[in-house]
Amino acid sequence: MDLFHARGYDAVSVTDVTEALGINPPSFYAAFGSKLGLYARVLKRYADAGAIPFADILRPNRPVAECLATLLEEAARRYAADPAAAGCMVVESTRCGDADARGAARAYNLAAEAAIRDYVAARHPDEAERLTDFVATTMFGLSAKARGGHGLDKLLATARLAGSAIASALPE
Amino acid sequence: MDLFHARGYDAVSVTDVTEALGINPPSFYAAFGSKLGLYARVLKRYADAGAIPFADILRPNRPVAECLATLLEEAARRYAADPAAAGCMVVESTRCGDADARGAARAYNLAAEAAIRDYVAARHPDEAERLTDFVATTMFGLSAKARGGHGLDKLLATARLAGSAIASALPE
DNA sequence: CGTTTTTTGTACTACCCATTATGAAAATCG
DNA sequence: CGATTTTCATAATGGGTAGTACAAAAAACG
Repeated sequence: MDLFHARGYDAVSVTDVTEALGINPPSFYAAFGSKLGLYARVLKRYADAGAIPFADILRPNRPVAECLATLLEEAARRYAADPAAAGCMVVESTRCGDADARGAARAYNLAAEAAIRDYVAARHPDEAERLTDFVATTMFGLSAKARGGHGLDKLLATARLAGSAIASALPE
Repeated sequence: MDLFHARGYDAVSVTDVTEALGINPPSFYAAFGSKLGLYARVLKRYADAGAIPFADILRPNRPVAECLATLLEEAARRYAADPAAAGCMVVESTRCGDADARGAARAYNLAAEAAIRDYVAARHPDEAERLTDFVATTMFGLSAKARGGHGLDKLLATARLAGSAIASALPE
């Protein structure tokens, strides 16, 4: 998982994985079936444990704008947490070269966006689409910039500025 | 150029180029030296002609916030203009697998960000860093989303929302 | 028209990739 | 202890990559 997060699906070869794990190719294929098979498991594990806890952040009893801003700040924090594996593994993988891996990542990404959209729609139905697109776009940008070298301070400043746009679009 | 813009440096093989041009590998290498050599020329051509005209948009006689918002809207328009080659070629190439091609793209990207930073700093020096990061991050997000399928309408709505954040951060 | 130079096509090299066939070692079981 | 099964390491297979060697055809030139 660390390997894939750090370098992306395309740049990690099966040889890289077998060497990191201290096993040989046949053992790898016996255990995971294929490179894609391992990646599916890695994505699942990441979504379950390493990714942003949407449910904890998107609270029904707090202002929507506040929670969305918190979401972006949390994204900034997580994307910058490990400089060797910057950005969001799911977001980054939605643009990888392998069609199957890309599709798997997109499924997780779509689910996350749906969660945001549903959360906003519950109280601001006619703003759900626009705000979801904005938040998602900002998260893509944050992940890309994290990968490009932006540290926590820069990411956080950007996230907060984006959060202010949400606040002004969603007067409580 | 269309090939590289549509599929990215990594996904375009020399064979793809030679077939598209109707030439053979030796002619290709005689003309361009290497895949990277061609790409350097393509990037230059793109920056000179196909990319966003920063100088035309960042006007010293108009409000900074207004021009930055226009910049983001123009980005949205260009990134969505050709669905087969969505996003910004420079931005997308800053995350490609080949280190040299990535470095070349990053140089253009850094120059663009420097232009934004200098423009903002002339009138709002203590906001230049933060706003440049925000604009650049948003552009990365817009490019990624364009590539992911967002059309002009969605991109434009996101760009305008981001623009509103700039306006409120930069009271004239 | 003949020679020389330039262009071009075929075929190849060397390498890296994901994946698997084969045979040896090790562990389990009777 | 011996037979069977499972595990594992080496080495290969087929396909894709960027980049070239070489020879044939075409063009330029005297």
